[in-house]
Amino acid sequence: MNIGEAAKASGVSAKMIRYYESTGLIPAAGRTGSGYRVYSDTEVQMLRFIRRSRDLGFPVEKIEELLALWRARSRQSGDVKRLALEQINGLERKISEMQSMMETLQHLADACCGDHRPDCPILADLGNGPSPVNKTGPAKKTGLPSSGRVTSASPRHTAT
Amino acid sequence: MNIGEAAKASGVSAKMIRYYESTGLIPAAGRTGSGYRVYSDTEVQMLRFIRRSRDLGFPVEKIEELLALWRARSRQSGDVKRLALEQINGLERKISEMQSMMETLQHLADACCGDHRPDCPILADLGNGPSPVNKTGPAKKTGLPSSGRVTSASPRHTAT
DNA sequence: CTTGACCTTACCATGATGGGAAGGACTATC
DNA sequence: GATAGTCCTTCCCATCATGGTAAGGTCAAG
Repeated sequence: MNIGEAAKASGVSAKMIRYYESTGLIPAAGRTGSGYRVYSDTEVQMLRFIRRSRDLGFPVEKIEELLALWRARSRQSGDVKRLALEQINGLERKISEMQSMMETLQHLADACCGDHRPDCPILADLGNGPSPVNKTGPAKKTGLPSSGRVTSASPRHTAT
Repeated sequence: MNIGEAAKASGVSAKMIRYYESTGLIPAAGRTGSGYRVYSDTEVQMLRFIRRSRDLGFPVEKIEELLALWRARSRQSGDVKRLALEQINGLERKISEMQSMMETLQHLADACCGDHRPDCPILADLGNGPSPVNKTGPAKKTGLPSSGRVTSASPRHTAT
């Protein structure tokens, strides 16, 4: 099977298959005499594993761990479950952050008459809203893509 | 006010202020004789507007529109409300996608005994899960950051 | 043998952000 | 006034997962 067929069969684009190989997420595929990559059913299954994991929102970093467990004969299901629960937690956090954004926006939108007049509580809030607090300095992490993906599989900036 | 003070006052990092200037989101700041950028209260308010908008998950692209409306004396609050509602819709979509990921993971985790044994329904699902369908080819948009951001304000890869 | 579909590598772009280097400017202390 | 330390400037690099494109080689069908 060449890379195009493996891509179709796994749902991972040829581009990404090469990328995963280059980053070491998957081992280098075999080659034909002329340099074409060759894939076995086992490798396609691994690619499908990766795609499915990405669909569930796992960062590639975690997929590396999942793959290791998948391959390990001596694995303990508890390790896998832990990764899954971590991922669930991460998703929960992101969801609640987005929900609070949504609520704020909903309040603002409710307060806005939304007609031809220029007075707008939404703009007023954006201009005067909560003070900066920290952010600039010690501000740590956590921020959302704004528009970004989120859908399911491969895509990039959904809303963007 | 120089850039550092403006950063503290607005909650937008000096780095990002320069970046916003370079992309044209905000007009070029005035300069002192020696080249330091100078900011007025009005400009700081604009920066705060931007930060607040980012906190609510607006992509910079949309913030450009919001800023234009903010400045326009002839604006109609309906236009602003429309942007807010669009943003709410986008957030809703992302949230429901993440929720379905979460549900799937929860089902899998529930089915996994999570002990020392190697048998794991999570790995089994990842390896055999739903077929690729399309994805590789015509697959269009919408995909989530995996781990990435999503939190609240500026940050990047939260989970990463 | 030509055509077209596919493969190869290599490089560039994305979006919003941080990091760092190299050098100039300002401020406070000695 | 010199020196130290903090701030500013610009420029370049990295991120993360993905797509695009370009230039060239390969293969299979006609």
